[in-house]
Amino acid sequence: MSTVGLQLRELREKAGFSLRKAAVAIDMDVAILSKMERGERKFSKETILKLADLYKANSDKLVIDFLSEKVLYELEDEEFGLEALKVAEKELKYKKHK
Amino acid sequence: MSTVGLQLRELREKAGFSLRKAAVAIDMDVAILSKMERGERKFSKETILKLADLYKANSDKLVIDFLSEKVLYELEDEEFGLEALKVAEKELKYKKHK
DNA sequence: TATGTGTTGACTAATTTTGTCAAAGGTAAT
DNA sequence: ATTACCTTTGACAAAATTAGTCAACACATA
Repeated sequence: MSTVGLQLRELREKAGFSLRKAAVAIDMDVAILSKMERGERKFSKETILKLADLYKANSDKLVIDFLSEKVLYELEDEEFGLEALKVAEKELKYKKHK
Repeated sequence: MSTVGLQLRELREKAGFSLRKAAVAIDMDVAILSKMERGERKFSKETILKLADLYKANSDKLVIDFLSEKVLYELEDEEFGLEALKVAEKELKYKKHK
């Protein structure tokens, strides 16, 4: 299951939006939002930002978890996943302070 | 530029294969291999394994770099890329010793 | 019944990825 | 200057993935 989906579902409920209302508010199909919240379809970053905004929630953690899920998806069942992450991290750090 | 591409090009030359010969040997179009080595097209893991085998080279580092590149590609220009990697790493470690 | 909730599946459209091919331009042999 | 290689390029089509649309379903409540 998607933690981003679960988080956004919780946020939605706390903010008092029905699935339909939320979907309409960000101009998207209800079916898709339903599927996204349950991890049956992938979120786009744009959707996440729109929803966070709608629910008046901070989006940082959502985006981080979103990206993390994307990365883990690429690495699923890879023997060297962890090693790859470490190389990527090193690379990214290097790029950053440059 | 792709380090996997560069690595595989070096390996190929050291192994004495022309681009054509290598491509034929693994049953792929020369044009594509040329582009892959120069990072213009993405490798598939299968291609990497086939080539490493052909060149009698160890594939571990190649695969790790390949995955790392894929991950970095997903994260390019992301403000929270590093944070996402850390979350992913933690998650992966957890999954592993389970 | 009527209204609101979320879910499902079938279908199409759009986008991205992958594969095929022909031609170009380079180098070297001689 | 022709032959025989080599690598690169770009145009195009095919295939696969992802995204969007829509109608209907099941459930609950008023």
